[in-house]
Amino acid sequence: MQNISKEDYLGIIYKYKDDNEEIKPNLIADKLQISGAAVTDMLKKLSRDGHIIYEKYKGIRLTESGESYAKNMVRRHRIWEVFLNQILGMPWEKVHGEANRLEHSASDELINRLEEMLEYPEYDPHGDPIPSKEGKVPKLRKHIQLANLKQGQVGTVIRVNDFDDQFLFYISKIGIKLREPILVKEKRKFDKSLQIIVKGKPINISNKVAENIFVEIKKN
Amino acid sequence: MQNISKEDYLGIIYKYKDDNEEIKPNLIADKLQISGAAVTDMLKKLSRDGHIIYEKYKGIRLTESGESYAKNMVRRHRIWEVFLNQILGMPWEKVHGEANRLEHSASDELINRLEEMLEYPEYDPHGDPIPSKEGKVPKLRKHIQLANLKQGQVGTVIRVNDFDDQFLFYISKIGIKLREPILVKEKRKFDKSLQIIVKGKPINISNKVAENIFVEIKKN
DNA sequence: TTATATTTTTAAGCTTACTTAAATTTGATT
DNA sequence: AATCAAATTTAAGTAAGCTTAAAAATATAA
Repeated sequence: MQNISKEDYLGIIYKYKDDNEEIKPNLIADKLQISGAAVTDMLKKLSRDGHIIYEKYKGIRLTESGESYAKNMVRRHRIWEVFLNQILGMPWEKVHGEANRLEHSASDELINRLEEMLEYPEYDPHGDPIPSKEGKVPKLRKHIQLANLKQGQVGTVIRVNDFDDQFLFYISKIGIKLREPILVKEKRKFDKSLQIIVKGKPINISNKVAENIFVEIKKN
Repeated sequence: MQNISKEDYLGIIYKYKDDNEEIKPNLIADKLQISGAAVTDMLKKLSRDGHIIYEKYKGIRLTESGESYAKNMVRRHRIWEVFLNQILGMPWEKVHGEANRLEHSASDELINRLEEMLEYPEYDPHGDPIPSKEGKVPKLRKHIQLANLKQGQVGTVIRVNDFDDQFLFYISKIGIKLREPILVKEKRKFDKSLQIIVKGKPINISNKVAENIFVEIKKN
């Protein structure tokens, strides 16, 4: 019950490397709601322990050891999410926070049993891929931000960012979920907001919202 | 993710008060595998925070706040145990350690959902009662240590102490489980060991083993 | 009852993971 | 290229939860 913080750091580094955002200390500080100084501190320790390659003022890279550690954390997190959502019926916006705590406190054996019970899911409830025991990561189908669809195009939701509970609650309230088709009716240049059609109903969403929803394109 | 240690202390104090063993600092030190000094330290903090009444060299008593906190921890622990055992098929001897970690990291809401899924179990896999949300503790039927049965008497297992994984593994291997009838065939004065019949098979067990198995008496 | 053993507490110190404030480096803008 | 803002690091300090060693209180046993 010791490495909670380290596991959090590694998980974030891995996750945001995936998204091709650059991993800067500030990002970590922001996600974990701690000071930048604390991050510098921990980066030194992670480097000392061989989990990352780190040079002052330069970027952060996972070593092989760090990557497999981190990947396992992400795996744990996402398997818990599937369990909470599918078996216990916990809503989208609550799943992430709960899994954040659980991910540190199950044995690998328990995680494997859960995975088996869930019949080896490949994606979590937000559409993020679940690394296998062996570290294989299922591929995501080609997808783009909803914000990048052109007027008149239809996309099917493949993934949403779980960056904020209110965001998830909101989009779920307006009927957006995985596999849901969305038509972009109108795009407004002045504030980048868009009007979309979900389940036949027109809805206005901000650019920020549209940037965090990822869709597969259906040619029309 | 903060009060892990405090929660452990309170849980132990509550649990061993239940068994009517006296709660002494040493007991806690022993259960948590830490030094006596660490216990003194924490007892002061728990007292400062209003969870226990504590005077140096005197006993330890839970306050109302401490008791409800502790009871909730025991509740969490035991609900996880039922889940692990019944839903995931995890064996007796592994359940306790796993639950020890999980108990700290689920929201009350998740615990309640689990409880619902399990159809409000009253006892955990070792036969210990599970406090309800409201703090009610199911009564145990009258029971005595297997060691106290007289020669020729039959008892039905109602509870076993989960004090040691090897112990649990051992008794489970020789066929002892909840609701299993056991006949005491022979009691030996010189070392207090006994011969019992489980599922028709004669087995020799030590007094220590027999003290940690609790049975309901069947008159014969 | 007094000596001895055991338990508990105190004292001093350590590590982890944080904080704030100040110093330094980097990057962005003109 | 110089300036300024933002990001990062250093420095100093804190709280939690441990440790070991020594002191004090309590329990046991002759």
